[in-house]
Amino acid sequence: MPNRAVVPITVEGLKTACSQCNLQELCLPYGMSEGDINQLDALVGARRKVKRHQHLYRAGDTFESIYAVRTGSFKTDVLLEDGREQVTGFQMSGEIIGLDGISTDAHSCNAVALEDSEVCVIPFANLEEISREIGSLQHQFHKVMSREIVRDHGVMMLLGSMRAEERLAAFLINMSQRFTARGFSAAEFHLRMTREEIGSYLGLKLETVSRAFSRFQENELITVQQKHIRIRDIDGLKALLSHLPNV
Amino acid sequence: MPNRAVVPITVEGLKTACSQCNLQELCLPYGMSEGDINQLDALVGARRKVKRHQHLYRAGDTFESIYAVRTGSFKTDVLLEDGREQVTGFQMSGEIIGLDGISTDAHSCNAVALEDSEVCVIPFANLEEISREIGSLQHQFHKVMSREIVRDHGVMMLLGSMRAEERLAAFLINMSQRFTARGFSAAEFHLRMTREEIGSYLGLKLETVSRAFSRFQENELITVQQKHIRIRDIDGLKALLSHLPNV
DNA sequence: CAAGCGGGTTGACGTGGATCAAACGCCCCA
DNA sequence: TGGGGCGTTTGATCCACGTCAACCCGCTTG
Repeated sequence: MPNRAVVPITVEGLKTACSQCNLQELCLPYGMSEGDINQLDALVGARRKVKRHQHLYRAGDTFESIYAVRTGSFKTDVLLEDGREQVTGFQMSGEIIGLDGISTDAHSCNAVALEDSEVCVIPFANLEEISREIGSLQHQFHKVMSREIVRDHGVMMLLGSMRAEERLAAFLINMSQRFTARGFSAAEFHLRMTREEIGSYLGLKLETVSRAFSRFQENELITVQQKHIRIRDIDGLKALLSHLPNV
Repeated sequence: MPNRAVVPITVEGLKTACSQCNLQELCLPYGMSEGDINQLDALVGARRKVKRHQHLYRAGDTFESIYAVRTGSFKTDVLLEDGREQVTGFQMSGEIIGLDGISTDAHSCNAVALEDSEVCVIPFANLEEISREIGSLQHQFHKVMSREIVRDHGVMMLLGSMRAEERLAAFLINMSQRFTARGFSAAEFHLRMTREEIGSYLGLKLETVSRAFSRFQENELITVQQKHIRIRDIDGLKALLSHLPNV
């Protein structure tokens, strides 16, 4: 019987410690007291490395843990029977993946590494138990879930009501903000995903994404060289979102 | 100073009891033991009636409670500065509204009654406190949040990757299932929302929704009379979703 | 170093759904 | 009971984005 464990995903027995982690401010411990954070060190079971293009989990896998991205980045997607893919999100360091699995004890989407990455494995039963003791952890976890819901509503707005260039502008602004929150440049960054993945996320074809990038470059809003993006006029991008189409 | 309390939203001091409620199986108490459910009777503060077209809450309102729909139904939506609306969901009896507010302590969307309705008000601090004591409640609440995330992913799939008739078919199938779960007919029901609201939810214009309804009727999949829908061929509708466009 | 290939760009053309417009029917209210 | 208005249907036309196709670029691999 073919064994999925053959693929080189390594589960490292490393003891991990939220209290030592520089991603505290972005992750589950956010807003907790120093004392409470120390109690979290029992929470994270292990780290796990996931190589580029490998699955962290697949739709249908039984759900046991959620994951905090330590390094690298991921996409999550859902597939239709006929092969159509919808990318539901891109996740960067400090962000939580796997919340989709709680509802049915099985994951409902796929999580794939966009680059060589590492996650903290958080056994969910463990999290529920500890959060029954630490109210601030409980509350922060609820905020993380709620934030995911609000984010999804934003994507629904984007997919349901915006035109192509508005969608791409919203995407770039969002990426810029998230890089900023991680101490990287707000104006210059490297996209880890392909045009096709961006397109899937934004409900567009890759050609449309490419054309919109080119248009933005013509209008001196950004500079594009393959996956490298430099934002030259963030206000110009924001203006694409906030005013009436023909004003 | 104009006072919003003037509008006839009534907060009734009625003592409510999850243990007596016939929506248990759809709502937060789902899966809990009888003993645990009795403990919930302290959870729900009061009921609140909301008349058709009135807001249960608005984007920006401070968050204090989530709500369980007792009777009637709601829509939630987000608005763009220029007035564009995206309906993010329709909620029926037993379903929970307001989870968007947890993340920032303020609501990020609007909740509007589609008909005269009534909700159970669940003070959120209260819920967190009790769920620290009752593990099964904690877990069920997490499932409710996760289910919302999974549902949102489904809508993203729909908005990002499906064509108009597929979207409407998915919508009708979903409505049918939810009516069934509530003991109503799977084949015949009354839509409480307008074509425009359906369109906003599905990322389509109302004319497109109307035309798709007419097409379904021509093809003998359904019968439409205004808001009254009768499903004549559920498998035909499902087939619209699951096969390749040109097979 | 050449060949192959995945990813990206660009152009020409087609089309699904948007837009604009008219008319209808149900329902509420005077 | 009759008028008005909102919601809906339907038709004609338009256009943003999809589709198809060619080509380019940078990397990998033999």
